[in-house]
Amino acid sequence: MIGCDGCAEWFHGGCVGVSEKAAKAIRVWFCPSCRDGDPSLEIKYRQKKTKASEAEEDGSSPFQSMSDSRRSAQQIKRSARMCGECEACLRTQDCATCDFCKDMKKFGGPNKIRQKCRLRQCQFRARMWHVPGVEQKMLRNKEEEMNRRNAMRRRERYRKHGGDLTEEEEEEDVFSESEMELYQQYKAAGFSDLLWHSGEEEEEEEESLRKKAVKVKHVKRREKKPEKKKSLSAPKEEVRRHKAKQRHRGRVRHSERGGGGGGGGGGEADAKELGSTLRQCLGPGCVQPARTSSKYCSDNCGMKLAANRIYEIVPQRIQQWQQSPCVAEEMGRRQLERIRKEQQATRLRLTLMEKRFHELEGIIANSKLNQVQHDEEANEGDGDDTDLQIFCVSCSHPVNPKVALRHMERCYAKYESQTSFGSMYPTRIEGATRLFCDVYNPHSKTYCKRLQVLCPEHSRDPKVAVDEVCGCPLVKDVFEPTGEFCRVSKRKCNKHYCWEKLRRAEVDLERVRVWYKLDELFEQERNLRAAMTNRAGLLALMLHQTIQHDPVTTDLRSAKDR
DNA sequence: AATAACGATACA
DNA sequence: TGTATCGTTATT
Repeated sequence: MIGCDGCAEWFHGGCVGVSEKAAKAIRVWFCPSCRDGDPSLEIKYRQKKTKASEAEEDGSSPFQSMSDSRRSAQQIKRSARMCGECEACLRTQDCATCDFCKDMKKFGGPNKIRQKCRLRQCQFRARMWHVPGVEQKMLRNKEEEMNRRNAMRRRERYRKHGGDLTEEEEEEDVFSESEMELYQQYKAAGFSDLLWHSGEEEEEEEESLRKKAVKVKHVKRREKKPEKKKSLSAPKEEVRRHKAKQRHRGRVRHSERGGGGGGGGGGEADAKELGSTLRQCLGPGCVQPARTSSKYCSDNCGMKLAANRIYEIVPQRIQQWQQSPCVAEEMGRRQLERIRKEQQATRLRLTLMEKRFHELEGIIANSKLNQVQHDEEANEGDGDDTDLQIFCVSCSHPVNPKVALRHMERCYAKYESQTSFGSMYPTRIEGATRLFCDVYNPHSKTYCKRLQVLCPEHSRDPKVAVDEVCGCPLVKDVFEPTGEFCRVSKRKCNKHYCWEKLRRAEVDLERVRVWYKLDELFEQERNLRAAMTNRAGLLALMLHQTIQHDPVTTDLRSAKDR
């Protein structure tokens, strides 16, 4: 598609006989209908690059960005983000110190942000990368001003030379494109003829331009809207309203006078008017003058008025509030009930788990009483699978299946103990025995949050005595205990390696879960209670009100829903 | 709303 | 194919 520089409409290249390649060489293009309307319109082409300008581009320093070299001496590229005229656009070197520069590969950065140097971000058109603290909108006005002045200068020359531009001017044509753009904006605003063809009455023209500046902004902001305003009265209306607004502002914010420019006269008179009037304190019955930048003569008066307000408003609001049943309150109550029930169930589960904990300790203690049975050990010993191998899940070493459990347990402990897993706070659960490791690490100022029974970082598995028995309760069909215990020597039993630890961990983990659940329920209850107590509080009543539009049907739910 | 991240694109 | 930088989206 190619855009007409006259009417700003877009045309399909194929339909107007402009190929993509041909379009590249075109700088200014007018559609057939525009050309029919005004035969003086001419399609202008980009000039070809000369050898001389190419030579000029060489010898760039590492600080010089690509676009600098791209930018030939006489022409700086204008784009959506570059006005091509401001200090930033003219700048050729990256500062190497701003965050964007530091991000660049050439300065050893990770190239994540990918934006050009802060100092080279266009003052007018860059997105939000401009130097902090400078208002973009004001800059936009400034740009418009700049464009306007440039356009004027150009028109002046245009008139002197008469007719078309001279060859020389075409060469150093820095402004032509900006002018073109401006022209389009004016055209879009419905002012095209005035601007380019008038030759007399400079002042009147300036005046009309000033008005247009406002309109241009207006159009710019809505450029996405397809339809264009055609009437001429509309922009004038806009200008008038704009001015009225400013006058109004000037009256209200008298303390901020002298801020933004472009306001026009009238401000001084306003100030005098204000200076002569002292305002009366708004305190109830008070006849003192108000303090400057306050509505009251004293804090006391302000408080009095506030109190009066409360007395005035709140009783009425309470009445309003009581007119309809509070659905939220009802739901809250039901929620609370549910939470209570869940809490009860969780507590029950907790006592159950504590019981399990003690049971397990009992079983473990009991199992220790057994004696090592030597003949069984012999049975364990055979099974000629020496060449079978499985791979450790942690270190991937091949190990014999008989010792695999033992190896993996140790291997895992080795790696696990190299990392820490902690929080800033020690565990404070009342009435719970042996849950978290909670060893303090002064280096990281954290408390270890692994289960104590399986924290390889802070506790070693106890050394096993020579005559100690394995003692793992034997089971039938996985779950059914047989009442028997494994009576192999603990050091030699590969089947039940660390069985106490794993069983304890199982129980402890479940206990932790129950505690978490309990904690969560407490939190829910707390939030719910807070919400319920805050409901219809003084502040809420002052701030909000419920209007009963239909006092007859207060509750739209059926009895069943409730 | 500001900022960070990142795919997309123009251009050499 | 690599660089510069844009526009959009995600994150803070």
